[in-house]
Amino acid sequence: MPRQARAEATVDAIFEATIQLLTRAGAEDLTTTRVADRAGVSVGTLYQYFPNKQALIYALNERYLEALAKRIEATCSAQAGQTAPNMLKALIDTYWQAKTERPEVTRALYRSVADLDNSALIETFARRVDTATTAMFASACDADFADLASVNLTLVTVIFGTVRNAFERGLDSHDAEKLQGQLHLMCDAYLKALDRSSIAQPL
Amino acid sequence: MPRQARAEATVDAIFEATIQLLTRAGAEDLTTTRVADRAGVSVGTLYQYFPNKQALIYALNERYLEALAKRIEATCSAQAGQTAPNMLKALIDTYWQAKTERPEVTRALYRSVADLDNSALIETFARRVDTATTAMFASACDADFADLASVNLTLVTVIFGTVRNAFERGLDSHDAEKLQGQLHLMCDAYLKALDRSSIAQPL
DNA sequence: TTAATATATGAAGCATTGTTCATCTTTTGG
DNA sequence: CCAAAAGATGAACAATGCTTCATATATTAA
Repeated sequence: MPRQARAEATVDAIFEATIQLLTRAGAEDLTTTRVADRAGVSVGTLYQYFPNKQALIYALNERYLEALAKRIEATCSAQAGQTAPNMLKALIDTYWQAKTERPEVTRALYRSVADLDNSALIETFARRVDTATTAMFASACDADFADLASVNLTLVTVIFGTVRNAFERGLDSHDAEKLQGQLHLMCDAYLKALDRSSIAQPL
Repeated sequence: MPRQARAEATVDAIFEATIQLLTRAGAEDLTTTRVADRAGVSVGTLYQYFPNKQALIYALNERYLEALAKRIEATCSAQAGQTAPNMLKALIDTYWQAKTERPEVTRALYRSVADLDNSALIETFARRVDTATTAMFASACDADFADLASVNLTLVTVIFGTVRNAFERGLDSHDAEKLQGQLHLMCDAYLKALDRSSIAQPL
């Protein structure tokens, strides 16, 4: 762990270099030496902060998921007490934005996890998100969900999954916007359907 | 390309061995020598049919997506003329089943694509699926979609994305079933919402 | 039967890359 | 100002793994 200021700068440079190389991707793949070069440090320095290459990639993804979780939590607490449709809109927009504002980075990270056991990361992230979104939905001023856990799981999985799939298909911005609008519509329709069924009672 | 019967058997064995190793995953990663060993042939033989390691993985995914596309196309043509809700149910069930009947294989393939430019594969697959599902939805006996392309894109992306995300989160079978049911509900609600809006006119 | 073709072999070459360590420089605290 | 700790260096090592090729075996067709 870094103690001095320059050490922290070094670690940041290494992370940045890793993302850059991961983004430039193409033929040349990620190499500890290449990462160090691009970061302007020597390989030895890299190994002063990361025991091995895997640890570097792991830490990178940990960082990213930490930031993403924070954003989602912020959105959720900001929406406390709002109407359910507003919450949905906020959640969809936040996630969509986070994944598409820097597409190459998102893509690079998706690929980097491949040779990594990231189940622990995913689980931690999922738990944080579930906690935040569940609390948000529970506070909705216009709905009272009989099976909150089920509704939450459904919405989160559908929204996150849809965004990822849209991403993977490489939709152009026109189709992407259209899809985003339809996703809003769909989630709202789902809520209304719940209202009308015996599963949920409106207040 | 294989000309004699034994050659075909060899290629099959190589594919099978690749999947086995990819599944066993864990620490030891995919090696041309290991693949050949497990397939009961020599490395040289492997290189008689695949110019390099990438080509092997590419071909494996091509095979898988080909089979998956066929299944979806079969479902779509079987549902021609049916009601839209029935179509949705069939499409969801088919995809869900295809992805979960052999989870390790699905997981292995998801990971194997990482070091591969599979955009061409994905695009081909997407086009085939879109053609099939669009034709199916167009034939629905109980709906006439004003913007068929949009509805189709939405449904396919949401369904496929949700399944993948559910997979990645490693839901237990209980949650998975629950989610599948809610996905049905959600897609149906979406269709009904379209009916009521000016976007689509019921027959 | 035999020549031509197809298929299979696997040791060896070659390149790449993850990792170490002895050494050097910089910073810190007293 | 100086010793001790922190940080940085990069050539060298070791291992691994992709790929080739000269050779051998099996199949086919005439």
